[in-house]
Formats: sequence, structure tokens, C-alpha cells
Amino acid sequence: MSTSTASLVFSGKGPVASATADRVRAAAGALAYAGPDPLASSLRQGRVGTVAVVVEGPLRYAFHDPFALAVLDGLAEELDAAGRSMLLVAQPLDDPERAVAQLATQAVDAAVFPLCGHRDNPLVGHLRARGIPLVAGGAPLHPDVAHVLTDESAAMALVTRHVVDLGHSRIAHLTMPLRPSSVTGWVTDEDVREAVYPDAAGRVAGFRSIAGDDAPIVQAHDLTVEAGDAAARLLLDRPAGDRPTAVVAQADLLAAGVVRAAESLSIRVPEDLTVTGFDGVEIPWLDHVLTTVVQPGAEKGRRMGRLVRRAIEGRPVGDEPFEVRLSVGTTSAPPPCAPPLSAPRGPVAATET
Amino acid sequence: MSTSTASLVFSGKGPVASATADRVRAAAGALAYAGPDPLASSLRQGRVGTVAVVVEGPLRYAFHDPFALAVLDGLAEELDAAGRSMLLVAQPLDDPERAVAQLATQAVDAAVFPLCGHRDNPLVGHLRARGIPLVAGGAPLHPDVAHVLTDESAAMALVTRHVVDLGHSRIAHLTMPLRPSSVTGWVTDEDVREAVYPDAAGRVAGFRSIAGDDAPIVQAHDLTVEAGDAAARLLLDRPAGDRPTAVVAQADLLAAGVVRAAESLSIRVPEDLTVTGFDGVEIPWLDHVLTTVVQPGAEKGRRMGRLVRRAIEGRPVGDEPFEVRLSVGTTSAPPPCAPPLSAPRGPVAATET
DNA sequence: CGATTCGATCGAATCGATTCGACCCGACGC
DNA sequence: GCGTCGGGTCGAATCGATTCGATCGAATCG
Repeated sequence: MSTSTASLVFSGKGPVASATADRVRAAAGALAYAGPDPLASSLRQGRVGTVAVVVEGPLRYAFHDPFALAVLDGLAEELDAAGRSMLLVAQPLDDPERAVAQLATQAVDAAVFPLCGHRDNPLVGHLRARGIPLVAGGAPLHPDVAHVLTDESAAMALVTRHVVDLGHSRIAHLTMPLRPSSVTGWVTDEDVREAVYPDAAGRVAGFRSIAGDDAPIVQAHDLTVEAGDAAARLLLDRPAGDRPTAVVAQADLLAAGVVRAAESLSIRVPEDLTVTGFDGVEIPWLDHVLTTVVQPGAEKGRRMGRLVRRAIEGRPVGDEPFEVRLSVGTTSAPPPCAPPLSAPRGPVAATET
Repeated sequence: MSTSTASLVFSGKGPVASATADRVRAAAGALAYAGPDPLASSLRQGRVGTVAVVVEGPLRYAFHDPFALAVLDGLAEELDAAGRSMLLVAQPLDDPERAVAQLATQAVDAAVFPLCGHRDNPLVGHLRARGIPLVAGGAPLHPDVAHVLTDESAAMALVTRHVVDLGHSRIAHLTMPLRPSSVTGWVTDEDVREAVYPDAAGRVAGFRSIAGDDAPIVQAHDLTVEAGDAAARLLLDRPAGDRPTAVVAQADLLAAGVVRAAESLSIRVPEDLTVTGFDGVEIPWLDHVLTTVVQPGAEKGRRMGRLVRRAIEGRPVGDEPFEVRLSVGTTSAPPPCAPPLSAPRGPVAATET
């Protein structure tokens, strides 16, 4: 019995007499042989069945965001169906090169950047040099990366337009971090110009395209309810006349933080304050239905998974648009003391607590 | 220039003249060589730098539980520090063999079962046959697996004892699923005997050791707030006299569900109902501090990570105990109309709403 | 000045499977 | 009866790096 024949038996490929197959299996049992070594097999065949999934920042972070979870779930589903495993790689914000060193020793068939991330990523250069296909939803921006792309700017313009149409004129924006070490606070034009997270920057642009360049913008230092709460207080903890009547947030988690801040400041939503989000995730403890841009995360993940499959099979891949839609909930309403929609607008009264 | 020398340059091992090293690097640049092929390198060296992390059930599930997240985070931290990557493997509940087929084609240095799982797992047999070291926190139970082991029974006895000491005598238990396809409902002795999730079974045993074998037990079909809420209604949606004065839950998420159910039934916590949990996770939206057994998840994950490192280095590993402690919060109090603690107990009055 | 040692480089074996082409032999067709 | 076809099996090359031992020259030591 030769190794060639044994190989045919285990892979189930070639024509093998059933008697021989049995003899091979018997011998395997006797030698405690647990099947072909995956390493040697992969080396010969040129593929490993593994896809790197890169998460920028600690895993903990990504896993706190239900949208990210949905994306990963959809991605996992599709990769699983294709019989490929996920190699989870966390890329430290303060030392992105670490991930390069780590991945340099790992064999993968493809790499995915499923979540928001840095515009440039040193991993792209390394992986491209190795000829590994790259897929992303958003960042990193690079011609060699195939994207499942939400038009962030248009999507944010959509929801901002909704708020304007309700009659609001004092509208503020709450953005996700624009760069790795952002702190909660007001955002300057320079901050926007030098943003390195394209998703956040795109959404700011979309907001401004409708609300104007003078509308106030604050930034949360993190994509969490707490950070949204803290940032919202900058906007809301002041007399009613000096306060926006609407806050357009870049994420549902941030919007939930705004709602919470408003509650603790005795500002009613939506009567006194309109709040909108982005993503369309479930926030079970929230007593409102957020007005938001619904971006089906699981579907986005699956789309990336399909792109990965195509790329691994050697078929050509390119950017694909990803559609989103506005969902009007119970957190948006006309501003307090607003004139009827069809009438000309009067000055905004300041009669709140 | 020979390949041997080039290898020495890239691995940085052998003594190489700096002039030669430069020539090698120059040649590498000219040939667009991106460093040694990880596959070939691993084949020769016998290790791949990858650790399989097995999650039973869909990833979505595990990621909804803050405790599981903490464990994975601690594990990731430790593996990362050791320069190893995580291969995330989801094992379908309805077809565990799928994961065997998947892992059979993957090269890994070790495998971890970080979360609650099935008593027996076909992966154990396969991985042991390949000589891959195995680490777990809890299930699967197998002599060849090194565990970081919480004494579930003792821990649950601890918190149950606390409830008894407060004066409660009508105590119910809310368990996690005892087997893959459990449904929300009452638990029979047979259910307990035939449980396949050892963590849940161990906790039931601990509860019974203090509360007695006749104390009512319900089971949530899932480890979520919603499932806890649904299961709790079986216990709480009835006249006060016919209702337990305390619910000892097997997880904080379930306990949060109990609190929610109580709220919606106008049962006050802790005045009318004591609720206890398990794990000690943050539930930000909950207005109470749960009385619970604190089990530091991140630390448990790190402990498993360290066990993995030791095992990969070939050092001997065995089971290790993992300590937990009782934390008394604001959800436990003496039962309504309880006699003073030092006085002999009278019959429990049934005078609540 | 000869012997030893050390630094630098190279050859060749090795890790374990896959796969192409060759080979053998029984069956079938003409 | 001879040629052909094809199922079944095997040899040997290949994937790409690592590493042990050998080789060679120069420097050091006695």
C-alpha cells in the first residue's frame, strides 16, 4: 500500500477498490493515524481554508456594538457555509504594526475588515504583497480592497433631511470618534478635515450637506451609550432657548445615550427634542423606537462573506453598493412650538424647563 | 546566495554578515518576496501559532452574554500576549460533527472550550487523536482536558444559603438550559438527571443542597433577559401566597429578566421578592445592584490562556480551581412579614398584592 | 609559524501530503 | 487472437522553508 493510494482514500478522490480502501483504513486505525496533516495538505494545495477577520481595537469594543455583532454574525454564517474558518485578529489602536507581525506568520486565504476602521492600514500593504484578497465594509480605503459600501454621506443626509422637513432648524450632530484617541467634546473643522475614520467623516459630510456647515457637532470618545450620554450633555445641559431641538447621532447606541441624557435632564423626547440614530439595531431597554437609518448588519456581513468566496475562487471582485433606508420611529417630531408644516416659520420660542 | 542564508536573515537567527543580509534583503525586494511562507514554515517547525476557540451554538448567542464576552476578552488578551491567534469555531448545536469536519482541515496548536457546553463533545476525541492539547472552563468533561474550574455547586450553595439566612423558605430556582433544545418551563427530576450541560446541572445541585429537593425549578430556554423574563412569569404570575419570596437564578441575565417580570407584575424587589444572579456582570440599564456570585470572567479567560501557553510549551497541565465570591446587592432582603432574624420563624403570611 | 577556533556560508535532508504520469492487467470489441 | 480501453495502483516530483553538519577562510593563540 503506497502513500499515494492512502491519500486517494482519505480525500475520496481517485478510483480505489473498496477492498484496498478497507485495508488502508484498517492500517490507519492500527497506526493511530488521525487523517492527513492539515499543514502539509494546505502547503501542497495552496489554500488553508482560513479567512482573517480584522477588528481594530480590542475585541471587547467591537462586541459591545450590536451592529458590529450582526455584521460578524452574517460574515461567520457565510464563511461557515463555504467551509472556511475565521481567524480573529485584534489590531491594537496604538500599535497597528503588531497585527502585521502577527498575520505575517499566519496562513490565510483572504482577509476581511468588516467594521469601521482607519483610512489607511499597514495590513493592506503586507497582505497585498502576499497576494491575499482583501474585503472590507468601509475602511480601509484602498483600490485593491473590495468594499461592500454604504453611502454614508447620502444615508446621513437622508435622515437629516427628515429632521429638517419636520421643521427643525437648530440641529446638532453627534459623531463617532473621528480618530483613534478622540475625546468627548466639540468638533472643529480641522478635526473633520483630519479625520482618519472615513465612515464617521462621511456621515459628518452628509449631515453638513443638509444642516449646513455651521451646525454644532460634538464627538463621542467611544461607540457606547455612556459616551453618547456624556457628549449629549454638552449639547443639552443648558437653557432651552440655547439648546438644539434635534440631535442627529451617527449610531443608535449614541442616540440611546442622547435619549438617556435627555431623560435625566427632564427633556422630553420627542416633544422637546428629536433624536435620530443610525444602524437600526435592537436596544431592548429603550422605551422608544428610534428614528434611524436601517442598515441590516447581518446582510452586510453576508455580502462581505460572498465577496470573500468569490475572491478566493479567483473570480474578479469590486466594490458593491449597500442600500440602507430611513425608518421613522417615535423619537422624531416637529420642534416645540413649531408652526404648522405648511405655514412660514416663526422664531423658535424658549419656554421649556 | 543560498536559501539557507536567506532563511537565517529573515528569522534573524544565525550569524550573518551585515553585507550579506543587505544583499538578501535587496534581492527580496527585487523579487517582491514578502517573507517566508507561513505554511511551509509551520510545517517544518511543527507549530502554527493558532489556537482554536470553540463556541457551542451560534456566535451571536455567545456574544449576547456579557460574561462570555469577558471570558473571551481575557482569553484573547493572554493569547495575544503569547503571539498566538484565535481561530473562532462555532459548533452548531444540532450538528456538532460539522465542527469536527471543519477543524480536521485546520492546523492548530491547541484548542479551548471557554464557555458552558455539552458534557461530551465529539471534538475532544478528534483533537486528542491528533495530540492537540485541550483546555476548558467547565465542559466538556474529559480527563484529557485541563479545566479552569468553578465549583458551580458550592458557589450556588453559597448564594442560596444567603437567601435562606435572610429568612426565606419559599425559594424557587431559575436554571439555564439543561440541554441543547430545552424549552422554557418547569424542570422535573428526570430533566436534572439527564442534563448534558454540567455547569447548569452543578448549579442545580448546589441550589438543592440548601433549598431541598422539593423547591420548584424552572428553566429558561436561553441565556437571555427575555428568556429569564418568560420563565419568571411561571413563578410570579399568581397570587402572592402561592408565589416564592425568592428566586435564585443561575445567571445575572436571567435574574435581570426576573426583575423585569416582577416590575411588570407590580411585585417590588427586594421588598416582595428577593432575586439573585450569578456571574457578576454589568447590566447598566438595571436600576438595582444584583445580589450575585461574582465570577471574574476576564480573569477566568486569562487563566485559560495561561493554561494554553503552558500546554503548548509541553509543560504538564491539569485542572485548576477558580474562586468566586458572594456579592450582596440591593435585590435581596428578608421576605415580606418575616419575623426578626433571631426569633423562631412563624408561618409565612400571604398578605401581598 | 602551525594549530585551533570562530564566523560566515552553503548542501542536502526533512516536514507530510498531493498529484501527474506511468504501469499493469482484465475485459471488451473487432 | 490482437489491440484498446480503463480501472486500480504506485513512483517520484513538488509545495517552501528550516536546520544540521560540512566547508572554507581569517583571525587568534601558543
